[in-house]
Amino acid sequence: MPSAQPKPPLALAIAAAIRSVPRGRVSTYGAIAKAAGYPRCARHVGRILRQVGGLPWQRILGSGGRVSLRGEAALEQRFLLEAEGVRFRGRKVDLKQFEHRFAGVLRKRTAARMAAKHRSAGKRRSVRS
DNA sequence: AGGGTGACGATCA
DNA sequence: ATGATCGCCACCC
Repeated sequence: MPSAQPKPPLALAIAAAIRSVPRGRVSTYGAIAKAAGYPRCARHVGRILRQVGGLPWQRILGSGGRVSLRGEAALEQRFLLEAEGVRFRGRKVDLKQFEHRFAGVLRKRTAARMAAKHRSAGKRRSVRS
């Protein structure tokens, strides 16, 4: 069996969110984290992308639709996205037009399940909203 | 058990 | 607009 599977629920939820971004669409680290049920974990999204293979990594951009990568990787990401039909305006992608809107319910339910498991593992303060 | 870490994000200079 | 800094937070050593 592939051992490339991440163990932590956070990684699973985030990987699922990343996979849900369709071709020709993009998302952001922050949006993925939020969609996965971990609103403040944008940094982890990058970590998962680096660690887990087989994900549409090129569809994940930094806030505002900017490419977060450096050097050749940045060029490759842009190249791959343009090949999918995603157009750049200067150095960024117009999120208004290309950002994937997580529809939800299905995804949300998955996130909820993950979140429940997560909470079970580490109860901590909540009461926020 | 504790602290450093990072494909980020928002803010400040 | 670009670059530096601080804040976040679960993961990993």
